[in-house]
Amino acid sequence: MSATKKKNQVTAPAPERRRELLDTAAEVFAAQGYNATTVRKIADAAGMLAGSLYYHFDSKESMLDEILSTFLTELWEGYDAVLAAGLGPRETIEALVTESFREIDRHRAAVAIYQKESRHLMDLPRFHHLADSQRRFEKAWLGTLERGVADGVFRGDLDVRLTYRFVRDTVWVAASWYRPGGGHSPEEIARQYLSMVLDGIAVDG
Amino acid sequence: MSATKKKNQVTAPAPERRRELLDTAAEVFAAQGYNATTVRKIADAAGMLAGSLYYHFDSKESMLDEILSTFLTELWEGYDAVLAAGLGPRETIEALVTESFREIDRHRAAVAIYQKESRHLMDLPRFHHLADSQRRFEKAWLGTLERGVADGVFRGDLDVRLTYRFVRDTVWVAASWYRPGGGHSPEEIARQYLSMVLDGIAVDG
Amino acid sequence: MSATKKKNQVTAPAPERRRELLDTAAEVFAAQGYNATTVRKIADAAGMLAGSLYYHFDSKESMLDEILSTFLTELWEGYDAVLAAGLGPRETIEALVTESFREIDRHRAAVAIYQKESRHLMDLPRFHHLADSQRRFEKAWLGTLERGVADGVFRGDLDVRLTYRFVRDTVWVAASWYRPGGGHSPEEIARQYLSMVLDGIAVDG
Amino acid sequence: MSATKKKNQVTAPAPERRRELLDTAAEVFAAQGYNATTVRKIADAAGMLAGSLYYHFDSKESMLDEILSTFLTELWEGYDAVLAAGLGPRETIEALVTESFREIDRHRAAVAIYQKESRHLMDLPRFHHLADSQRRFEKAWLGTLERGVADGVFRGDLDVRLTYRFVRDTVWVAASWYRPGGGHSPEEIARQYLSMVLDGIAVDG
DNA sequence: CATGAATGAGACTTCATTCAT
DNA sequence: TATGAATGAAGTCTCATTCAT
Repeated sequence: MSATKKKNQVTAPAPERRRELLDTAAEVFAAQGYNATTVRKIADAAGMLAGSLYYHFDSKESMLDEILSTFLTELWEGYDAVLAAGLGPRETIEALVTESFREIDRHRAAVAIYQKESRHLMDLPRFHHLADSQRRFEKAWLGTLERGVADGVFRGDLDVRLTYRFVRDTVWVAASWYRPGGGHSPEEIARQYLSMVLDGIAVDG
Repeated sequence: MSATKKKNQVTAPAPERRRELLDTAAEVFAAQGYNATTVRKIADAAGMLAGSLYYHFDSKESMLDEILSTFLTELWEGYDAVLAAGLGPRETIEALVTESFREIDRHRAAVAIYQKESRHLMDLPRFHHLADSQRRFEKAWLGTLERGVADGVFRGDLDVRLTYRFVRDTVWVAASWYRPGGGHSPEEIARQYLSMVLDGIAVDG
Repeated sequence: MSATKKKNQVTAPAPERRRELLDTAAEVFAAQGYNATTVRKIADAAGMLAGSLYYHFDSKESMLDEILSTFLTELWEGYDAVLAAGLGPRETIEALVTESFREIDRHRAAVAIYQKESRHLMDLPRFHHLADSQRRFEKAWLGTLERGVADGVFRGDLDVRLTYRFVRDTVWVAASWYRPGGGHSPEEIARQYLSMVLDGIAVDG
Repeated sequence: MSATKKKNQVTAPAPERRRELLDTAAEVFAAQGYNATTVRKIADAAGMLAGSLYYHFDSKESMLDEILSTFLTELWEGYDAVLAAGLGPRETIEALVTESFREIDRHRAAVAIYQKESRHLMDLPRFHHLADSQRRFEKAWLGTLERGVADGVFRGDLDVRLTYRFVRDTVWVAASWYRPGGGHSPEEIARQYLSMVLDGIAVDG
């Protein structure tokens, strides 16, 4: 599915165990918060003892790092494809929102963690890269919105920065309640969100 | 409710100091997260030693409780006034959004804490009241939206539950970046948000 | 006795507690080795719980650092006084050996720790200063020996470097068996050691 | 004694590999200290995984035991030969010192480990034999020195116990800096050490 | 009111050891 | 013989909390 899948010969090289454990950890981090999650809780959820996790990972922090990095890598693959497609501003926003909901669908836990923890994680040297990602992110969205205002497809009477935050938050907080396989596909949710964001919820418009 | 509990000391109350300390604590909780905040950090920010805080408060948890309860009490005063005013659905939504941004302005730290921590706090007996509040909250917003759809002032082609989450998230996440006194008054932000939520960001529509 | 004694007013400022605890820790480190010494053992010896030590010290390593640094600081005070006195090579060696036994008398535990642990501690960034000290040390002794050979007071038919190691080790390993108050004063031991080192143990010479 | 214990496996002995691994282990123990040496470090140095060592040895402790026992066995072979030769006190001392440097040359790592760890190892039941060895050792040296004083070949004005420690330490600490093949042969070092110990480093005397 | 010192529970982590393959 | 994965005990350290002064 993703770019990191490897062959599965005889005598399993088992990078899948890592991935399994990271998925488990991400789930617990998302549910309880990184700090409130003890290594023991992760181990319990994985059916092993706390110390055993250290055979696979250096530290609790490195698990978090790997979870977030994996997510961000995939996110940027998707975003970069969209941004390179040469679409108009409205179509770009539509594609970015759709891609975002797909990522939420794939990495729900990672996104939820990112939402809750990224702000104060950025203070730690190890997580400086989150700030870089954030800047690229802002540049992509804000630039597209500004292009849209210039092209006359987005309203010019609004504070663009406020609009940017509005759209950004609106999309990503969805990770806090979204459950994959729950009636709405990511594309369906994206379509409805886009409809609200672009045209509003009021009748007439 | 629990916000008015007194300490089991013999000496005088000292209400000012208490509020100062809670404001300090709320600021630190919001910046670093409740779990990552040590009592010592709060004490540092308040210019005292960790142990000294226990003259004023029973526990770290009781500080959190008092911070959130104070905020929710004021929030509901405002909401209840709006809901009792007998406005139409659109005007109700407008008034609730405006009131919400006023609360964010007044209790930024508390709102940010609430956003980040309420989900898992609800699991603790002491914070069950957060779930009650959440249910009342949902009832107020969802009910108003449904009334608006029935009245034909809000679009009927959208999933109303999704719309509820959209409006709710859209408003409250603002607490994560809002800084009082930063160019936009709460009323101005409310107006722009409402404009986006109701009419969309696209030209024409 | 040493340069760090402070006044003992009312409401003790208690830097003595630190010193007491460090003395206790040094004793245990010396007896069991740094790595084999658990923080709990130190705390037991001090009559408190393991965690309580962290009110006074940042870490087990910082205790070790402070123990060694205090010793080395005092050692160099003594050595520098000797080296600045403008004595002849033989008198300098005599004074250095005597001063060394005085330091062993005062800082037996620290010296024993230094002997056992300094070599591999130097690999840790925090303990790089031990290597500096070692170089100064070598310079002082080796230089004096070479001066003595040039002046004709020390034998020229020996490898000076070997002689340096011989004298150095000979003096400092004494810390591994020396017990203060055990019959011999440091000056008495110094005199006998010097007699052996300078004139040999064989009759005639 | 315990050095010849076999593993409880069914397969072949493999004596070479065993010795190689012990040499590797001894090197690491000497460099980092027994406690600070993890089984994983030994395995790394041997090019295998930590668990694999347990095919060859029962435990980390048994490796240490075998290293020290092998050394002590050989040491006593040499010492016993010297002591049985019926030499005079001075010649006995000379022969013991020379033999000691030969052992340091052959078992540098083991000697270094012995120096650093024997004191507190003696507390463990498994290593009580070190105390026996130490007592025999003291008897051999101290006895020879006393015989020499009685015969008038060693000075009688020195504390004989102090002299014993002086000679003993003087020889064995050399293991902490000696590197085989480094310019001086063990016999050459022995000759210089003996010259210093017997006749002193001062000219004339 | 506040400090200084301590407690005790529990967190993260390390490591010798085991064992199926 | 060796590997990969896990165990379980123990170690260092953190932190909310208490309490005499």
